[in-house]
Amino acid sequence: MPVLVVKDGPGPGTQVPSQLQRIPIPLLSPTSDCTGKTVKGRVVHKGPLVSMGEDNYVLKTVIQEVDSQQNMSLEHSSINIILFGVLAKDYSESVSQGDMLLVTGFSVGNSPTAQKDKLHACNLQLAGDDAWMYVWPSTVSLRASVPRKITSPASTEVTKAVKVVKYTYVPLSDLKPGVVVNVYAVVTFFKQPFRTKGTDYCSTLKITDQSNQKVGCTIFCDKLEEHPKIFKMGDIIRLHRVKTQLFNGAISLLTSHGFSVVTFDGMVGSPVVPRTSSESFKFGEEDCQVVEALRTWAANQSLVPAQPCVPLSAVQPKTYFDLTCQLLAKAPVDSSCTLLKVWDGSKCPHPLLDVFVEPNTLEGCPTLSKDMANLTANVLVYDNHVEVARQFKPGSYLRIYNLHAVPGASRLPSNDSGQSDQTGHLGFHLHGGTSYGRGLRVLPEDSPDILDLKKILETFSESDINDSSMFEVWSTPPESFGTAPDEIATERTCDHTVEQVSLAEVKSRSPPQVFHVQVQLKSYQPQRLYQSLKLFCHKCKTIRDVPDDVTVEGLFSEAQKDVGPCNNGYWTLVLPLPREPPSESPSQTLTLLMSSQLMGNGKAQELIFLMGATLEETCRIASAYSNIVPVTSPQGTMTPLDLSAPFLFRGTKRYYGCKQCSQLKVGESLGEGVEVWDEKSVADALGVQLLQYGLLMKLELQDGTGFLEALLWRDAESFFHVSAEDAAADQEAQDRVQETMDRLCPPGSSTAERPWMDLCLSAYTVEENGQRRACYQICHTGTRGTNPHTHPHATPRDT
DNA sequence: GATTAGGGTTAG
Repeated sequence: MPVLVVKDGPGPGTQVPSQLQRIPIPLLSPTSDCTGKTVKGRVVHKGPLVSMGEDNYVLKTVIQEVDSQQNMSLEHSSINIILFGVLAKDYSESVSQGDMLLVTGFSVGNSPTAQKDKLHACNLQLAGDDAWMYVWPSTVSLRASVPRKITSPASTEVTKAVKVVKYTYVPLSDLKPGVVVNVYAVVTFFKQPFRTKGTDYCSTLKITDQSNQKVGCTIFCDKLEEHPKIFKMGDIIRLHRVKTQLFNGAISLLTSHGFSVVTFDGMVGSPVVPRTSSESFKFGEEDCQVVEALRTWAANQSLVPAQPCVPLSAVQPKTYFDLTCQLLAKAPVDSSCTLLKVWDGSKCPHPLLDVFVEPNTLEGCPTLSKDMANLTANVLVYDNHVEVARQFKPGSYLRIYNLHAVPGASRLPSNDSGQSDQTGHLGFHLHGGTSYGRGLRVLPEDSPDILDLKKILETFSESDINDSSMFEVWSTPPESFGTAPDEIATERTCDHTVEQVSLAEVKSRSPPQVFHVQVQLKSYQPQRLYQSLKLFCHKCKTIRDVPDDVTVEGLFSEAQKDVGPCNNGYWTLVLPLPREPPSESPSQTLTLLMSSQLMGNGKAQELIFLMGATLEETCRIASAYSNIVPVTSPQGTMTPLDLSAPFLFRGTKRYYGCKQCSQLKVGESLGEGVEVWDEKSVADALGVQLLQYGLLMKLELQDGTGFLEALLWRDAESFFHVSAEDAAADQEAQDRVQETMDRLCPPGSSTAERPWMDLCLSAYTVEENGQRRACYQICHTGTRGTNPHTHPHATPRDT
């Protein structure tokens, strides 16, 4: 069998052939050459074994790159693996979450769930004899009941008893001096590793557990990455092979030979993800239970002092606090001081000190706007912390512990009453030493606090910064800026001439009217551009969302239940189509149906009805035929699926019908006199009211005089030079829309950095609940691209 | 192969 359990631990039993070359997960693409290549990662998810019939199984699992750099985003370092056949069964029985896995002989495909699960855009598929897996078990004891035969790649059978290691954990109150133990505990105090006078780095901790005993713990290790990864008080720690020692009349813990440590987030309900750099640590179901028990217990104690983490918006002068932030730039000041420019997206109520450094010494690019908007905090890092800060790269996410908020030394003249430093600008000092846990570290991008911070930074708009100091800049008309607005990002294509007016003017006049304005983009919705794709019915004028793949998959599997023999005057071709790779569908036959009428004209292949297929199979078959209509047969009558699903697949394009306005007529004579089968003639033949794709966005516009919300709908396609239908099927077209928005509104940009747009605005009234209100739409305007793509598609009508 | 530190604010 091709699952190979490698000997416990990192010892010499590793038998992975040395000629295999490893590809880092983030670098995998569908075009990767996979021969002789391996992929390695930790199993972070293991799905159930799905039986597809005799000796035919499917199993989905997710592995995560272990060696990924801290700046690497989670979505690219975790990848789905689909296992087929006996391999799936074997995997199911021999691999657990937390194990290290190395695979070879795989193929790379596009992951159909990438949008949903936010993992790697590709998946790995393993089937057949060429596929091999090497497993480094993390918990051996749990698997002791399953005796395993281990087969080497050369098929020489060797049987080895798997070593059973059962760890016992001692409550902290039961510790006796002079023994080596394993413990599980909650961290109540910690220092990031610091250099000792000896050869190692030292981490100093205080920990406790349900016995309520508090124990000091000192970890010596010369490798920084082997120190516990503790991010905040309340984190859970597991220590293996620490020795007890009596010091000052109390038990303390000290690293001993073979020491290892794993840590976990301490929040109740968050995923139990071990934090370690070790590939050979052991971790299983029992560990999850211990971690969760400790979390629950700790949640009811007051172990952690009042929240030391404070955003810049809540910082009090002269206090010490922990700051979670993003590094914008850094610069060495002198041998014992480094400047870090950071922000956390919140605005400090106190003016922030600016620290001037020579521009050529600055690494990274702080934008001036963040300084002007009082968003950039200048952190001076001293002495022992300089060495740590040297490793940081701008863009990374940091936590700085015990940061001192110091009002600036810009004392007013002494004839003032002497209290003047209170009004100084706030600077931040990370003083030398490690008292109170003083220190700093990079946090991985996937840690919960960083995900929160990223959300804030991403959705950060300039709305908070139009205070009085900024107002002058805001209300300055574009012409009077130092540089002329020579780069206008859009141009009007209307043939009327009306005078350009301000937004304030626009709002003061009543619709209907047409305006020309020159504005900047303040914000837009939706931020996820695929959500701007809509379906429009010309008949009933309704707009609906394009359903996501999960919804469509559901409709397809629902339809599979109703599959059976049917007779509609179609020539039926029951094809035991090879379901390869074996799909998740029940073992039903795939049925292709063709029109006997079309058969007579020799055009049968141009319109094919497909019954019993999954979405994925339909897509695959659609790539080979021009028109695929998925059908089902409740009560023996062939009919298209529920119209929430696409009624037609043409290549990569999907077409939808209006539920309200369609009058299905499948089964009758088909397409008399139809010359060309396209979405329109198929819709006509089936009685489907075809829905048209459109792009709908809400743009918030600004000029010096005010703000205005305007829709982009009727002329959205010509605005982006993209057809909505293409955008629905084609990532490249979607990317073009994204690129345009990024140009008009660069992520994280200030107003000053955004280009101006010449727009033609149409004002009209809509009535909602008896209330009339003015609405605005951008029309007759196109972006000036470097690369205009014009599409002759029709655009949706006014709503 | 032993040693390091053993929480409890810099002083810029």
